[in-house]
Amino acid sequence: MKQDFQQILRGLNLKSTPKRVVLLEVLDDESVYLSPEDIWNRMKKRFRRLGLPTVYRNLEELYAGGVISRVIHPNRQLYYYLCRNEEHHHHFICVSCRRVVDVSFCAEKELQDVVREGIQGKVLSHILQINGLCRHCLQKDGAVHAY
Amino acid sequence: MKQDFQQILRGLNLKSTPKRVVLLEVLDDESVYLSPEDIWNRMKKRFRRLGLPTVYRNLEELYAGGVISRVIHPNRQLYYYLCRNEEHHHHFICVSCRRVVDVSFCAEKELQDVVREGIQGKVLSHILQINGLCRHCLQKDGAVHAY
DNA sequence: TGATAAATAGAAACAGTTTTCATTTAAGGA
DNA sequence: TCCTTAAATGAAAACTGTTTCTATTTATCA
Repeated sequence: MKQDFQQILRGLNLKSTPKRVVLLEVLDDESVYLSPEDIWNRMKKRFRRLGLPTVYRNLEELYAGGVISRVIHPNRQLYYYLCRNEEHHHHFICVSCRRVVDVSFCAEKELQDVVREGIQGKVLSHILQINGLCRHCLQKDGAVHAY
Repeated sequence: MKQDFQQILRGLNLKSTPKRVVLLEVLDDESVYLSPEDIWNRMKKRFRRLGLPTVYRNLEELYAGGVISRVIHPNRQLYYYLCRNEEHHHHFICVSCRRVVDVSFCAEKELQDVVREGIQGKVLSHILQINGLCRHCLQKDGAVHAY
């Protein structure tokens, strides 16, 4: 586990520091999306001193390295971070409880076709994110948290 | 045309001010996405005094009213705004020249199915955005602008 | 034309993020 | 194990984009 994280960090040519390992642990523990500050707060329980810039720096590096993934807030220009990112997939995010569920559906091929044929352009990346209410929040209807 | 914009504004219970009309004109003139500041700069050519907050307020109102649409920058947490938003569709954006092309393809039905069956949740909205290179930028390869 | 509510400018506040730089720490070699 | 070096970090400050506040201006409608 911890071993695992060390290997991941080595793989990115990043030193295996306690803070990086804990950052990965924090993300791995959660099934909801977390803001940089959320992550900072959780990590601070484990370190006497921890700067927010450290969190930002590491999120950036780990995201760039493809180890973690992120979603964009449904109606604010903010990123939220998620646990590990295995292979290409998209996310259903519950706008009420922040839960994230991986979605295997991906229209990549169709998008490629549409762009190649209709626009004669080339796809570099795509964002597909589904915002909605998860099963649990649907049941306690009305009790939907603001987001 | 200008008449048209007035009607749109009335339809949203917004007063038809010169600045709102010019904002819509500016967006309508462009086939590229514009940041709030881009829009401000273009609008300033027409007004001696124009505050950036006015641009933000109006973008927000018009977006909320469904009159304009926006995209998220492919790798920064920033919104960019686009000309009018007719009916539901998605955008191909060229990361080099910022050109935007409407894409009619939409996997809405599939998404609904996946979420209903796989997650037992409900879709409220979805983001589908294709980032890539348009035909023109593909041709002048190598000359791709930073973004 | 006048009254009223909405819209605006300008300044300031704000939130989230990034930079800077001095200090600390991990990793690899003696 | 100790030393060296480059990388990582903390703290403060800077920065960027956005929003709030308040007094003034303006569109709308009677």
